[in-house]
Amino acid sequence: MRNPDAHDTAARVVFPNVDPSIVADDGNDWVFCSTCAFSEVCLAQGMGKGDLRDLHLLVEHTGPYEAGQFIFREGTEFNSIAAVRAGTVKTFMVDSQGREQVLGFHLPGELIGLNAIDGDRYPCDAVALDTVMLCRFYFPKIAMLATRVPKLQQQLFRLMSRDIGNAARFAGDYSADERVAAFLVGFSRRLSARGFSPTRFRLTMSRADLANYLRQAPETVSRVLRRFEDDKLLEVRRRDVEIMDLPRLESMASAVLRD
Amino acid sequence: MRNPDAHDTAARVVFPNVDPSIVADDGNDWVFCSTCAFSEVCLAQGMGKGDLRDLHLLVEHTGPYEAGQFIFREGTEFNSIAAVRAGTVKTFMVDSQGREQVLGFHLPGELIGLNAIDGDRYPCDAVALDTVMLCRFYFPKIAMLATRVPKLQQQLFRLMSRDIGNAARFAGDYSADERVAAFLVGFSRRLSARGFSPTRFRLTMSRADLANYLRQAPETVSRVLRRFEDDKLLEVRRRDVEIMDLPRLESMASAVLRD
DNA sequence: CGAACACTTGACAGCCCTCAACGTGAGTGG
DNA sequence: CCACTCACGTTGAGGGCTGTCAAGTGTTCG
Repeated sequence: MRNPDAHDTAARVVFPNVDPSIVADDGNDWVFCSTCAFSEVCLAQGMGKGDLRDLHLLVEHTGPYEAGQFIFREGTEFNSIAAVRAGTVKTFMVDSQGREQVLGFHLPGELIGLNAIDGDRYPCDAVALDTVMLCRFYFPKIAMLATRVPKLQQQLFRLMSRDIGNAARFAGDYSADERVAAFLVGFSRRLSARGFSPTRFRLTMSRADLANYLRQAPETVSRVLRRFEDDKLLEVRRRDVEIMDLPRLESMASAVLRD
Repeated sequence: MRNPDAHDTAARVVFPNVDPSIVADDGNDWVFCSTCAFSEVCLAQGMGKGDLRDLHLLVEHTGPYEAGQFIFREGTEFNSIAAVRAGTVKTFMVDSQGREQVLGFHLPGELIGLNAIDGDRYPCDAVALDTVMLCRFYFPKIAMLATRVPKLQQQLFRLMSRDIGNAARFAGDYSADERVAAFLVGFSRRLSARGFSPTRFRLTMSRADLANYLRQAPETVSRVLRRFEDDKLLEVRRRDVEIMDLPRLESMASAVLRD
């Protein structure tokens, strides 16, 4: 089940200033860590030098995973969560009738595997959409460390709590336009928070995956994007997006994003 | 914003053997605790007597909340999570345009407030659908205790992880029939797990709330239930449900529930 | 007994999905 | 270097599911 769109990864960029591979600075571990989900803990003064070393000791840097490669599979034994270090990860479930349901797209600094803690087995698949680097944390160890480092425990609680909210984000009954707008604004903000341009970026997932995530037909996503382009909200060329009128897009998305 | 359907709470039951108020045994704290979300921890031999006493010490029994009463409101400061001890709690958000989105219905033994840990404020409202009793846990304290009792921490992780999955449960793109069937089967199983009949129960929420949760119009829920009744899958009388053909209902719900 | 409310039922319309055909870009092999 | 292939993406036509609007029924409570 290799992603047939893999070639897109190394594609020449259409827009200038758009880095083809979305990647946090991985030239230096410390710089990377500042964008990671645990940065608030790692860099907090409350965390002693020993604790910090312990956290770094239990990190296992893995990858690169090439586009289409599985990071973990539904049903396999859960043992670790992972922070995305570079690239994009898609998580999804396949129901009893073979229908796929995309759960989310995970950017650098975000965690995957938190929904697996409950059942001892991964409840979903995770696959790389482009070249992905990970920081793996063996869960029993990081949980153990969390009992010694309250700030780490608190951060884990917060991240899981956030995921509960994220999972419910698109659960509401919104129009196709609202969904697409909300996704674009959300994606823009997440990229922006990691230091990327909020207005020029590349969608690392196929239209089919995006549509699936938004509970729509791929054709609908296409049509909505076309309409947005006609309305001068943005410009789209394949997977490259440039947002021209972020405020208006945000107002369309406000119902979904609640702000 | 008092629930106008409150009178339904004390309504005479239509079906025999259906207890009007869904409530775990609260005649005895220990018996109740066996159905609570923390029972695995409390009753685990791994938890010392001292730890057990500490957990019970930081519990604050609150209630009763009458139908329509708020348990917490969106935007107010987060300070505690709570286990439902009796009754049903509805959690919901109101978007910028005033549209309500129901996040879930919480039965005895289930936790509410886990999605608030991240932001310091409750991101949603929680309201009693009937007479509700709670066990409140001041979060900083239970988190503190969790650092001393790894099993408690693990249980908190598991419960939050489970909520991530639950939030995504109905996120998929399913038909009206599949949604309603999945809700009924899920509700039945949750009741069953708490010792109630899996085939005869009372829906404690209005059609409007149920429809909202399932992302449908109330009329659609009505029509689906009517069709299920015509197909001999169940019998419905107002809010009382008797499931006549659970296997077939489960097969309709299998796509959503994934089993 | 009447008012209020929840729920049901029917008619109709609209959004979006399905199906189909076409366009486009990237990689391949001659 | 270019035709070819393949998959992704787009565009158009048509239909179905489900939402909306409206009226009717049943139940509770004053």
